[in-house]
Amino acid sequence: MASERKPQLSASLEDYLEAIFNLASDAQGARSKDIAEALGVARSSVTGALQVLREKGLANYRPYSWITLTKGGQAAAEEIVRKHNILKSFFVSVLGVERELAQTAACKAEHALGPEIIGRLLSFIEYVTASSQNGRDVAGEFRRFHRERSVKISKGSRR
Amino acid sequence: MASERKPQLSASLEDYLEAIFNLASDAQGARSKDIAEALGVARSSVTGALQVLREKGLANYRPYSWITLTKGGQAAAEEIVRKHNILKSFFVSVLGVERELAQTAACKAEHALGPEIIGRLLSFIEYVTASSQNGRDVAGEFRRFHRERSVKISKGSRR
DNA sequence: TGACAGAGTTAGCCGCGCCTAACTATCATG
DNA sequence: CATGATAGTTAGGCGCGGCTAACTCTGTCA
Repeated sequence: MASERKPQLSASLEDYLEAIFNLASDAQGARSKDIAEALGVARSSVTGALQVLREKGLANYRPYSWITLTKGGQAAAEEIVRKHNILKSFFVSVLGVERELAQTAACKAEHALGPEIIGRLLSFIEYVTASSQNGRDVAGEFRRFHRERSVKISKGSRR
Repeated sequence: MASERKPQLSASLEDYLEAIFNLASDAQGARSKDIAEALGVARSSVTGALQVLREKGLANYRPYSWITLTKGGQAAAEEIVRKHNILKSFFVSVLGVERELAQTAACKAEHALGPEIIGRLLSFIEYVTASSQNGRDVAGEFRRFHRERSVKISKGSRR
């Protein structure tokens, strides 16, 4: 129903998009410096990325001014954020990983796994989450399983 | 307890290592050409990778001769293969992804997710697998869940 | 108003992982 | 033994995504 191109973003461009999305939401736009900080890259790298995002029609970017997303950019970012949040929540709530780490991994996971697997994984996570509320707490059972397992392993064998 | 360095391999070097491992197992060693074919890269790329693997002490490589893995390379490859197989089996048996695709994704997943998450994920997969044999078939239940869900979605909304 | 701090940009570089094109080594075969 | 096919290597290049260093722009404040 939507006729927009899916510009096929690289992993790092998605990161930029997501960062802009987050920063621009609580202000009139994002500043280059904050993007650099959020992603841990040099300011000059941000400039480069912004030029690409503009070419792809995703960001409203003019030198020395506030950065916002276009309609398309907004939509793309929302989709990305949605997926990242689901993955992150899986890592945190089911696997028991620390939030920070989970966020980083979620960003990278998508590109690595590809749309097909991500789709199914998201679905799986929904299932696991839903099941936790339907008397069959898969996540909780797993955490118990993992804890017991860890005790046995942790002593005597590094890694 | 083992004093070997963990040479911190890149994604693609792990792919090479795994390919050599597979090819060398059913012969006296691997040939450059077959590695190239297995990974879908140019022959010259293989040469480059082999030089790096030799520098890292993982492959026995001399120009124009059979390629084998060193002890360390063998160990590293086994570890990689082990993880890939577990991931792959999760993708295939639980998520219902096609084997081919699962293999590709498994290779990439590890680097993207990092050791911490991979460790926990492997553990989770074990749990799910085990649970399928203990009267609580998580994988099977999920596949049913997914199938029903897909029916509702597939018509009317692309992606 | 002018000068300075800090944000933003530009230019040029690097490493990785791949490629093609052209060269070299190896080996089977007539 | 010559020769040609095939395997392997080398040289050089490219895109991506970073970096640093040096420049420019902007806005504040004495």
